[in-house]
Amino acid sequence: MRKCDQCIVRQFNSLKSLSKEELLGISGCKTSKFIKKGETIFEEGESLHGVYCVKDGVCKLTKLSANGKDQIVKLVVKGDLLGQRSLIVNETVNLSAVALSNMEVCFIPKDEIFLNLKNNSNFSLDLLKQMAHDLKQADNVIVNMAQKSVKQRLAEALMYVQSSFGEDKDGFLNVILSREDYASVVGTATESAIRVLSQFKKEKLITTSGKKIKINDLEGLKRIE
Amino acid sequence: MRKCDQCIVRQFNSLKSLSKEELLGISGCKTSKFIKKGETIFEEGESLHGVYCVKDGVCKLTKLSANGKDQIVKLVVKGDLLGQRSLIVNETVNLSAVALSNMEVCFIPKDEIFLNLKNNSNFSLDLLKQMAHDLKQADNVIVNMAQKSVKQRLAEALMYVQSSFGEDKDGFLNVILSREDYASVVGTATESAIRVLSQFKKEKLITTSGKKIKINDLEGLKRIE
DNA sequence: ATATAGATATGATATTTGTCATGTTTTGGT
DNA sequence: ACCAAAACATGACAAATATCATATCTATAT
Repeated sequence: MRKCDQCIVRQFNSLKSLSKEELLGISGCKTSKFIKKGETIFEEGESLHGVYCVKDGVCKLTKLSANGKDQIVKLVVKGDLLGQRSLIVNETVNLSAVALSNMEVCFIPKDEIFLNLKNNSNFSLDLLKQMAHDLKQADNVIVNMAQKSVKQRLAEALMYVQSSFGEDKDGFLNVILSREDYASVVGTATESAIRVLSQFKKEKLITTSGKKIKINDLEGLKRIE
Repeated sequence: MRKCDQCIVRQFNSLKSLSKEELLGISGCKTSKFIKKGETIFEEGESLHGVYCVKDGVCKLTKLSANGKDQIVKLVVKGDLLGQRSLIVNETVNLSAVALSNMEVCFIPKDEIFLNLKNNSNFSLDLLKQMAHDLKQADNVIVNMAQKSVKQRLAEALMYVQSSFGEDKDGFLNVILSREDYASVVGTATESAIRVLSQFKKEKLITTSGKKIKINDLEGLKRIE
C-alpha cells in the first residue's frame, strides 16, 4: 500500500494542507479500491462513512429526477474528493457516483477526516474553499441551464470535457461519454443531443469516430447561439 | 447601535457559533445599513471587503446571462449571510444582490471574519455546513432546471416562496415578486410565466390580487406535471 | 386626483425541443 | 469471427416555449 504523502493526487485536493504526520494517519486507515467502468461507487440516499479520493479515472455524479431521467450534475476528475459534502452535513448522499472509466480510489474513514478538521484549520479552510468553488460552478450551471439553448449547452459541455480532461494524441477527447451521457449533462432528450452533435459534424465543428469526439473548431463552438 | 450578542438573527446563521467575546469584536467593527426596495447591495464582479448579515427584509441573488437576461439563483431571507462565498475564495462576487423589500443589513469586515475562522473551529465548521447545504440546494436546482417543465418549476417556485417566507394574515405570500422575477427564478420568458400563472388561476390553484399571490391548493400545485 | 410609465394580460405565430417509430452501426461477449 | 444487444442516427410529428404585437391594468409621483 502506497503512502499518502507520496501520492501526487493529493496536490489537487484539500489533503494537500495536511502535515506529514496527519497524512501518515490517513495512510494507516485508508483502503484502496479498484472500480470498473460502469460500476456504481455510491448511490443517492446511501449514507457514507468516509470520503473517496480519486487516484485515477473519471466518474459522473448524477441525480435521478422525478421524470425518471438521470441528470449528470458534475464530472469528477483524478484528484477530486467524493462525498465530502454529505460527510460534513452528516446527511445521506445527494448524488450517485458512477465510474465512466476504470478507476482507482482511496477510501478515507469519516473519523479521520473530522479529526483533521478539528485540529488543522488550514485543512478546514481548504475544504471550505473547495466547497465555495463548487458552489460557484453550480450557480453558473443553473444560469446556463435556465438561459441557454440545448445547442449552446452541448457546445459548452464539449468544451468543458476538453478543458477538464484533455485530448489524446489524435486530438480526440480523453473522456468518452455516450450520447445519452451528453444528453444527461445538458438536460435534454438523447435524440436531441444526437441531432445537435450531427449538426456540429455537418458544420465541421467536430469530428467523430465511433464514440470518440474531436473538437475541430473551438472558436466556432464558442460562437454557437 | 445594537450589540450582536443580543441580535436574534444570529441564531439563523454561522455567527451562532461565536463566543460572547468574539461577538463583541464584531459588534465593535460592524456597520448597519438600510437598503431600499430595488436598490443593489452589490453587483457581479465587484470585490467585497466583508459579509452582510441580513437583519430584516429579502433580496434576490441574480446573475446576468450572455443573452442579456437576469437569472435569479437564490432568494435570501432574514438571517442569511451575503457574500461569504466570495470572501472565502477571495474572488470578486459571482452574483448580484438586489433588495426585494426594504432591508436592514449589518456589514462585517473581512478581517474580522477571517480572525474568527482561524481561531474558532466551530465557526468554520458551521460555515462549511452552510456552504455544503447551499451546494446541495444548488445541485437540486440544476436537476429541476434541466428536467422539469416551466409549469412544474413555477409551481415549485411558488411553494418555495411560501415555505421560505410564509404568508400574511389573508394567506397571500409575504414576499412579493413581479411576474418578471418569477420568470427569472424559473428561467423562462416573462410572458410564459404570466401565462402559466393565469392558467393556475383558472384551475383555482392560486388567487391573485394585484401582484399578491395566494396559494389555494398546495396539493394541486404539487401534482403539476 | 390624475397622468403615465411600467407591469400584467392575451392572441398569433415562430422556433425549439420532445416523442415515437424505425433503420443502421458499433460494441462486447463467446 | 460472429451474433445479439446496445448505441447511434434520422424522419415525422407533437408539445412546449419564445417572440412579437397590442391591449389593459395599476402603482406612484406630482
